[in-house]
This record gives sequence, structure tokens and C-alpha cells, in this order.
Amino acid sequence: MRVSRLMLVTLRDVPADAEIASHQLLLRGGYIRRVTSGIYAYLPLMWRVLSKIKSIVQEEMNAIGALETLLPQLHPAELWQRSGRWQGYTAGEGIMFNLEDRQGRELGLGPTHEEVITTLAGDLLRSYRQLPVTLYQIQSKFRDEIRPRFGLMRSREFIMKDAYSFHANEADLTTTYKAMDKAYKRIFSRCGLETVAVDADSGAIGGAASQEFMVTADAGEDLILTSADGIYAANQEKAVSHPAKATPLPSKESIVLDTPNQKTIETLCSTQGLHPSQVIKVLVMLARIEDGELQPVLVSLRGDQELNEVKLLNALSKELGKMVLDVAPITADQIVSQGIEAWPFGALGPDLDDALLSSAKSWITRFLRLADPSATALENFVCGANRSDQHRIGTNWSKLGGKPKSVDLRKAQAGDCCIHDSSQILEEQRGIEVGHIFQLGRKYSQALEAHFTNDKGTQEPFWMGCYGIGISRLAQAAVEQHHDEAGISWPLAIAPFEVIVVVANLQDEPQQKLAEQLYSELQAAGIDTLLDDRNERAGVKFKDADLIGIPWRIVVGRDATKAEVELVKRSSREVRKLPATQALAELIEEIGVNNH
RNA sequence: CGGGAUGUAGCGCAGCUUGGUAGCGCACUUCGUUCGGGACGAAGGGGCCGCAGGUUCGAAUCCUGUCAUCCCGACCA
Repeated sequence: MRVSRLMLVTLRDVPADAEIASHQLLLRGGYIRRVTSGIYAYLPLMWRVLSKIKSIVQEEMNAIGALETLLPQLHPAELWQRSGRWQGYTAGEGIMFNLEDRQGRELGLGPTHEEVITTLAGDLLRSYRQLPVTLYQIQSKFRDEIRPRFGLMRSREFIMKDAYSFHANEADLTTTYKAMDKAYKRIFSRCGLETVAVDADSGAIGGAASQEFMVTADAGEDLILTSADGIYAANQEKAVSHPAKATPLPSKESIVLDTPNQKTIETLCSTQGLHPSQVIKVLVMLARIEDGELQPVLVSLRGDQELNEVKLLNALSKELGKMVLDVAPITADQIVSQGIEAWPFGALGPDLDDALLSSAKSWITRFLRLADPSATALENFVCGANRSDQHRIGTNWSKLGGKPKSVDLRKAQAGDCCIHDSSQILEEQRGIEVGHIFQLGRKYSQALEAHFTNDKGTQEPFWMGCYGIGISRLAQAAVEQHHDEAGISWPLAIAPFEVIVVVANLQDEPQQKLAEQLYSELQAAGIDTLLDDRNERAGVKFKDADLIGIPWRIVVGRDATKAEVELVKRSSREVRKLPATQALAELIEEIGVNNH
């Protein structure tokens, strides 16, 4: 391809609405343009990158026997109603774009394809003899994100590879899950990415195991915790650890203390000379349940620990046996609008009386009480007295009428000791989630009545797995991991072009001739080559080549008459002068071995 | 959804305080000189100043509303 024909539009100034380096560089390099918030056009250079990533993914999926398909993006509401997800995905904070057709029938734009694929599998797969089957597709997904940001990192329309597997039993699901894990690692490594596989929350989707693949980068939205020995790695949402030891409360004496204006753990402790681990803090939250009920929740935590909301959400769904859409702290305004007498915020105890809820207009009038094990393990502690500006010192669970149900609710943090080896300390890193694999179990096959006949002749729902890769996100993550002050430095395997031949001076006939010759020889060797034949000064072409990040550059300049060129490696910026024939041979060797 | 910021040419910005009909740099077009790290000179083209009301003889500028975009938060009482 000739640069003069490439519709290459690079920007010298950094667009004001891009924050992180990868987003800025993709805009500046002429790879993407924003159409509206969270929705981008992939320009020709970008499409080549995406196509290369797609090819790698296809090769690895095909290699483990997965079948490529293409499913519709418009989904009938009825399908999602059968799985029970329509309400949660379209109402309130739901992320599914939805619309009505001319007959008034409701449709949604697919954010994911479990419903469609499971229904199809139920129709087509009748016998255990047909199993296992893995299907995959690469297409655009639509999600009305609460807050799209950072270009392709979190967009509302994005390209995803999603795969779904169907099995006669759980052991077989595990086999495919492990094969996927290996395929994913090959995919990311072939794309030139440093990734970490971490334990992940499988959330309300349920299921046994789930693992995310994170591209490590400071701009990542996720926090991951790893042990130095490399054995443990988890998303903070899921991570477990041992909390630091609590400082025992010296006095066993039980008293109620006036604590005016000591509403936070911090001020309470500094004023009273306490350690936060001696205090139980109580959070009042409101859970919104899928059937529309509003459940007040009382969460007790050790004062030095923090709540992991994802764990809480999962625990609530399990306790209530119903899907909980979200959970958020109760505000003073909400209490007023419920017509409830004000609560002694800042002095709440785990035994806050249900009677406070008796006049609530739309809430369930009984607290659901949960506590983290680090809180229930305390034998003698401090907590609020349920009266403004008063705390109880030296109290215990039996005085409070017993322990609440104990569930892991605390946020693991860097510095905590690991579960597998308490000499290992958790370290934190930021990551961009580019892949996620799940063992779904039978949730969807049961809900959608997708059955097969097993070897005993009876009907049974499938065991299922699902496996995603964010193709467009992966492309931007690669830039985030591979760039410098001059621009992008694509890994060879996913670069839009592998080599760019730059003619320093287009007016110089020997230069032009040699460049044309190299260009056609590289192409003949099957190498994706750009020829910068623009009538620009050399500096402009060098800057653009650096910005768009082509891994290899051949500069045909002053020494063209001697048939000498410069070979420049983008990643190291190493420059070598050598005969044109040798440069050609080296590139064919280098690129041929690594990439074809 | 809450909080903050910003909307002026393709991109980056000034002008707004103190109203008088729009400017700079880059990019684009033409000509000339240049030609190895974002050249120089000359001449051009391109704007419903986000949108809608209002105030005023007159609004990019003041007022009201609205829309859009970006950032922070979704929080330990």
C-alpha cells in the first residue's frame, strides 16, 4: 500500500478529549475516530490491526476444535425473558439497548449471546453423542455502559470474540475450559502482550470457575493482586487474603461512652486511643432485588477493613435466593422519604433494631444482617450504641444478641498475607481485562430448557462454558503496553503493516527507483509493506512512521546510488546502515520466521 | 444517577470580565524557494461562536433553558 493512497490523516496536537496514551495515539495516528460517546469508527489502519488479531484468534479457536458461526445482533425480548435477564438488563442500570419493531414487539441489541446460542443448541444438539460442541463468533456487541471511557477500552459498541461450549457432564466442561485457558494464553502471547491470568468474580452469572486475562498497564481499570511466588493472582473483586491480626482490646469492662462528633472510625479511634481493628463498623445498605423489592442490609466489618461490594452483592443473591441488581449505602434522604425516624449515623451497632424499619413505605421491614469473619471473630470490641454520639466499649456478640451470619465480605489489599502461604504478601498491579473464561454450569440450559438425551436415555440440561475476548479492547491495550514518546510501537504480529519504506527525497530518481524496487520485492515475499511515496519532507515521513508504529522502517536516502539503505527497528529505535539487498534478506528472514 | 469542567474552522486554542458582527498556530489549496527528524515566503479557501429563547439599536460576549463531550464518584457515616 502506498501512503499517498492510504487516507492517512495524522494529528500533531493531542485531541483534548482523550486522556490516556493509547487513546490519544490511536486518534493522532489516524486509527480511530469518535462518532459519539463510546462509539468509534475503525479507520483502514485500525481495521488491519483488528483483522490480524481476529486471524490469530480464529487460528487458535479452530485449533481446539471450536466452530465459527455468526449469530444475530437483534434479539427478541422473549428469549431474554425466558432466561430471566430481560428485566435486569433493560431496566434501571441495565446495559442492553432495546427497541420496538413496527408491530410493537420488543427487541434488544445483543450485549452477549447466551440466550441465542443456548436456544439453538437445545434445538440442534439432541444426543450426548453430539457433545461436546464449542461455537464461537467475532462480531460487534452493544452495551449501554454507565460510563464509556478511554476510547476503545470501555465503549458501547465493540468487537468481541465470544465462544460457548456444551457438554454432557461437568468433567467434560472442565476439559474444554482448560483447553481454552491454554488457547487464550497462546493468543495473547502471539499478539505480543504481557498478560496475567487472575481468579475472577463470576458474579450473578453464577458457575464454578472463572478466570480473567489482564494486560498489565497502569491505565487499567481493574486492580489485580498477585503473590510474588506467582502462585496466586486475583482480581481485587474476587481476591481473598488473611487480614492483619487484630489488636486485642485491653479492658474487658463494658461501658457506654459519650463520643460527640466522633462519627468516623478514624476520629473515634484517635480521640479514644483505640486501634481500628478493635472497632466494628456497621454499614447500612439498600439492595435492589430483581422482583422490585428493596431490602435493607446491615453489614458489620472490622474497623480496619473495607467492604468488597461485589462480594456483598453475591452474598445477598445467595442469601435471598433471588438476583440482586445492585446494593448501595442508604442515604439520609432515603430515610426521610421512607418516613422513618432518623438513624444515629456514626453510632450504629450490629444490633440496630428492626423496629426502626416498621414505618418504611416501600422497604422490607427487617434488616438482613451479615458480617465479615474478621468481625465475628472479635471477642471483645467497640461498636456504636445505636444512639447519637455514643459507643459501647468492651462489648461482645452475646451481649448484642448473637453473631450475624458470617460471610467473606472484606476487600483484600496489597500487603495482606496470602491464603496459600502466609509468608507471601499480596502486591497490586493495574490491568486491562482482555479475556474472560467461565464455567457457566447449567444455569442457562435450565432456564431455557435446553436439553439433550444422555447415555441412559433421559433428558438433561447441558453443562456450559463461555469464553470472551475483547478484540477492539485488546488492540488498544496493545498500544497502552507498547508505545513511547514518539508514538505507537506495534508488536509485529498485529501491526497494520510490517515494514514501511520511506523515500527521503521523492524528487531524487535513484532513491525513488530503489524504494519502488524494495517495495515490490518485500510485497512479493508476502510482507505487509507500506511505501511512503508522499511528496513530503523526510522529517514529516519519519515522524508519521514513528507515530503509526510500523515495526520496521527502511529509509532510502542519500546512499541510494550505492544501493545502501537504513534499517530502523521501531521498538528499540536502533538504526543500521547496510546494503539494500542485505536489508531485504534480513527482513524476509526476521518477519518470515516470526510471523508467517 | 450525583459532582466537576468544557463547547468558537478538521485538530489545538485566544477573544467573553468591560456587548459593536471573529482571530492565532497546525492542517488544507495555489505559486516560488527548499528537501534526512513535523521547512520558509507570498497569496487563498473554510465558521448558523453547540442549540433554543430572552435582554438590547446591536450578543461569541449578558440572562434563562436545553443538548453534547470529557473527567471524578458510585464508598466504609
